[in-house]
Amino acid sequence: MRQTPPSGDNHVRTTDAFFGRVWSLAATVPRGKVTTYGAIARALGSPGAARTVGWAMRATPAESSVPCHRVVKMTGELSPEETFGGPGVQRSLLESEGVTFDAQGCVDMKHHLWIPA
DNA sequence: GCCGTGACGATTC
DNA sequence: CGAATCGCCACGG
Repeated sequence: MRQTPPSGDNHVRTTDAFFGRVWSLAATVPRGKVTTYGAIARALGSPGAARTVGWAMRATPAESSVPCHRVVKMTGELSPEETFGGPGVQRSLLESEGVTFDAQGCVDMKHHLWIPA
């Protein structure tokens, strides 16, 4: 919905449906892959709005079909488990999708990092 | 229209 | 390499 024409025009108002745009883009992340806040913000036309993207994720209602668990930091670090409702919750979801983690407990970005066109 | 806030990012110490 | 700081942008009050 409201999917802006892919004709390479992301100049839409960053305000208004920024949240919705983030959710829509996050929903395009293929299963078994993860993306970063900065990547989404960049795809939206605001490379510096990584924080705002994370904010939208936090505001994402659980009933939403948005796989916010597939969105991680650029470093591969996951979001605060407590924010997800419990420790290891996000990690379990990602593992369930086939995502692997390194000894640091971070997502293997070099193999699962996916950036929206 | 200004201030504060925040699931980030990159740089500096 | 780890911690701390500044900068970024959007939203709420």
